[in-house]
Amino acid sequence: MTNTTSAKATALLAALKEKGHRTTKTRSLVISYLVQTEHPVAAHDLITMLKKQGRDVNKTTVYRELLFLKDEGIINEIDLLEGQKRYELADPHHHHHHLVCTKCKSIRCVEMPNDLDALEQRIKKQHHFHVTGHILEFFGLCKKCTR
Amino acid sequence: MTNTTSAKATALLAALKEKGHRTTKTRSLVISYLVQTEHPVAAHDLITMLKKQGRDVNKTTVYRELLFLKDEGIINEIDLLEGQKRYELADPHHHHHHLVCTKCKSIRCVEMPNDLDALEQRIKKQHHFHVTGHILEFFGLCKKCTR
DNA sequence: CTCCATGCAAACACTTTGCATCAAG
DNA sequence: CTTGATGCAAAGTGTTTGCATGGAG
Repeated sequence: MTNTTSAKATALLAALKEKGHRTTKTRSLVISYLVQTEHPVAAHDLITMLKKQGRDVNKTTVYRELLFLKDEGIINEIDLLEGQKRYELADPHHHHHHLVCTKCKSIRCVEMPNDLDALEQRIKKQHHFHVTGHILEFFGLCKKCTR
Repeated sequence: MTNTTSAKATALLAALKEKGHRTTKTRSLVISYLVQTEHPVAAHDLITMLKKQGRDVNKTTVYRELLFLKDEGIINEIDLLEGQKRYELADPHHHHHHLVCTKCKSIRCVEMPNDLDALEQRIKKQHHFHVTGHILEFFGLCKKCTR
């Protein structure tokens, strides 16, 4: 959890600025964090992270920032049946799903490009339903919890 | 939405009774409804249904009944990113997923047996993660909303 | 100086809990 | 009667809103 702003984070901030949005301390930290975190985070995680970085932000700000980033298409909202939402960087080039361990609650990402293309084609033909997206999450036991 | 209790509902109630659980009016109605409803229902839907049937139950009762049926393995809980949970009969012989229309919010079930078996095998080999279940929901536009 | 961004308190929606009462078996 | 089922009120949890203030550009 370093303070350094990656090239990717910088680019995202620049793009937002271009659109007239401001580069706040909180916004930079949130984006930097999301860029370098490999698993989806909850609002609560961000509040904790910001506190650690010395920013005592209000939860409202965090929720609003997440809403903002979602509307900007920068992050995706996902739900892993935990009673809270999680967010992760929207990265179309790294389409992935999650392995959720039902014992230790760990979340791990797995990339599987084009995994459901065939299925979606079938759905379109059979049900005349135009699929624009899907959620696919696996539940089970992780490596550690299996032994 | 008839009042008749199907054979399946009767069997489920009998099995519960066998285990020492009681056959209440509310329980029969909830089970009957879940058996004959083809799409997942929210707690709110059940309360409405019960009111229509002349049972002015408290929401607490409904939530407790759903928890009970879930613990008994009779129903499954699912989440379609709506901010509320939905429940449907747990039927291993009719493994299915949902097509959620992002425009009219309709939910439709599609059966696709063994759809992800290959994928789950791959996950086990590559990540040593033992998959016990998954959720797969498709979002997009239904037949009506496409035109 | 102009707006976007923020803090605070309060409201919200959905769900859960404690405790006294009711009713199925 | 016994104990599971229920009602009611209140609390809990995650999230959102209204409004006044603060700060980036």
